[in-house]
Amino acid sequence: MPPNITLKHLASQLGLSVTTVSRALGGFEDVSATTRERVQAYASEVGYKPNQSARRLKTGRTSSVGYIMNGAQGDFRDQFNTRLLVALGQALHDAAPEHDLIVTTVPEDRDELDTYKRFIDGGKVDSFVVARTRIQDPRVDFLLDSGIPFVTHGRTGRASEHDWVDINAADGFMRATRHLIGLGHRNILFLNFFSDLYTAVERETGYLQAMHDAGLAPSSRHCPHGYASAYQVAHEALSGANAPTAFVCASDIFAYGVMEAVSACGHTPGEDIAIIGADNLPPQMYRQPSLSTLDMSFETVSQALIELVLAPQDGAPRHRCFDYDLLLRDTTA
Amino acid sequence: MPPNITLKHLASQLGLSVTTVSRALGGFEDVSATTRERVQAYASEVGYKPNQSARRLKTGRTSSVGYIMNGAQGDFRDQFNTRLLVALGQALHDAAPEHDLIVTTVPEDRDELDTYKRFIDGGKVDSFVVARTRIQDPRVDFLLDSGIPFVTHGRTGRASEHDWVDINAADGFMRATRHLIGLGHRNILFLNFFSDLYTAVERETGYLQAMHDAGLAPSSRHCPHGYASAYQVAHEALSGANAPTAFVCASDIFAYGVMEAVSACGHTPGEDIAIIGADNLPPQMYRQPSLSTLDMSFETVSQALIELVLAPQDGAPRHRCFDYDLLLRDTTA
DNA sequence: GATCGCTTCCGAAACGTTTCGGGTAACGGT
DNA sequence: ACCGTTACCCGAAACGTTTCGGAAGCGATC
Repeated sequence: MPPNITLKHLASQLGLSVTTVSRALGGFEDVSATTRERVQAYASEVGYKPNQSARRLKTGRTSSVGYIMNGAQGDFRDQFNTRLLVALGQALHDAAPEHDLIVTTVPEDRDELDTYKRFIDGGKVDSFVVARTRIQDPRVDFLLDSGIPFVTHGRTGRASEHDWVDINAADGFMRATRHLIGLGHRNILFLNFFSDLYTAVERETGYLQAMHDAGLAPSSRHCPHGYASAYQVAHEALSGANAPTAFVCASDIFAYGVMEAVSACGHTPGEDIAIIGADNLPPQMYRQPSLSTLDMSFETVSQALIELVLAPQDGAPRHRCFDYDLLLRDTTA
Repeated sequence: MPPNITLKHLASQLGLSVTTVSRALGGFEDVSATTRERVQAYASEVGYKPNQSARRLKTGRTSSVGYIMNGAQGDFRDQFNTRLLVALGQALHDAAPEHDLIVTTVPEDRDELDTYKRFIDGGKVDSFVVARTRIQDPRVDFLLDSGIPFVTHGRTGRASEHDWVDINAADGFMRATRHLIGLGHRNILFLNFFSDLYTAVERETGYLQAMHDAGLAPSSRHCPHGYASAYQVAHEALSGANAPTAFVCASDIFAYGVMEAVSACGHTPGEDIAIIGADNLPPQMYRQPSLSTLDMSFETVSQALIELVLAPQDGAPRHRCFDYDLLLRDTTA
């Protein structure tokens, strides 16, 4: 390990002061264009890397953003956290290579807010990305109180008070439901998350709207245990009287459970029973037929999250909302 | 945000010098026991948190460990990285709460080593955890060259030169295979990763040993595309002449593909065809019958990784090797 | 009574950066 | 000849910590 190159080094080599070198690299106007270029050229030539600790100490900023994974207590049926993590990491690297993503999982037996507190008190990060927001979200309450910048993935009950990035789920699910209605389905069952998630309400709203517009009777069920619940709910519904001919699912995970139930009941997904999922999750298992789904790339959402989180502002909270694409595949043939 | 409490603060309140306060908190012997306790009591009373940036600047250590996720190009059929990440985060938090886990994913189109280089040059971390080691592993070559401490999860061709934590896969797969032989199976097919992974060779070694000891003819196949490959391989094998009656799989992912193929061929896993997987992955889908598997908790492995990575040593490389548990469930009834 | 050693404390420098408050020189206008 | 302005540059302080090299006090030893 060679001793790292410092500003002092550069200054002495270039015959300038440390101040000037620092300001030249910072791109300030009070250093002549010629020396600025000379400094920058020399710095990149010798591969100068500013010492982050020194910079952080001086400026008080940490240039790292925190992502605290929740719902990680073995619940890997839901790939949401991982997908987002990967996309966030890449977006951050692309937008600001010198920034770090500091990731932690919440110990099962401890309070999630303690972890946020620890990060803030320890000065580990200067902003957070918060995912899977609930309508009443204690994390948002806590972060708003603490004053540290953050951006949520998903709205909350206090959406007007903080930055957020979200997907227009109401619109997406309305279109999905309408498409099924257009195919001739009249009895369409909606499988949802628990409604403490903000997006769960959004999703159901879209479904209800489409059903209402068509003069059809809506019917929703919750799936507390992911795939298994969805299987069970679908199996019951298909075995009972007045069985649905189509399913709209708040998550692809549910949709896969439904597909299995549909097969188990002697039907064929996409032929006599239609299914639409959401979030275009890569199927854990190879699946035939392929699942129609609502798609919004994690990359796009993550880029927006990173953009907002890197440039916190005091003004009015900022919002980004993206539309789902309806991907029609085998299960809505 | 209250201005943070500093050593200077404490010193003036306690009527001591900054030096003494620092050394008292550090637990040094050259400060009397009474003042040491007095200082520590007061510090924790007012909630003093040392400024990490200052500490890092002074000591040159970053108190953070890097984990660079590879194979993250959408390959989420394999939950390995995530499971390990979660367990590492928890283990690190338990062992050293003031340490950070800095996580990055490698952009698909870029060289993984560049990311390591960036982390090292940027002084972002002072050690690495490296997972999914290959026999010829360029990351290990690079890190050994650079001199930065690291611990691998899994051995490599240069295992004698670096710290590692691993699972005794040869032994585990030997026991798994022997168990199938004990059940009366004679034609046992082994489904493996590609053999550039160190553990792939280990796994196959155990299988071959057991088959050889029993005087049986071994037969191995690779599954380049996870679940789908395993399904295909198993389907072919079961349809051909001399069909196997049991499968040993290097990963649960493969085992699930085999289960589906077994069902598709009109057999029942656990009744006429036996299957053993590995790593006890939480099934993405609810599965009946339940899969027999080799199990080693990610928590145990992660704790060992963190223990080694937090205390780098110049001496001889250190090793930890854990044994698999053979969990017998429905598919080996 | 000078010296030594031990315990307990402290001053000051240093880590590498940013930034405030000048400072110097050149130049044009009066 | 003087002043004001502008363009460019620099010294020094500061961020909060760790640590080196003492120093003061004090009892024991020769």
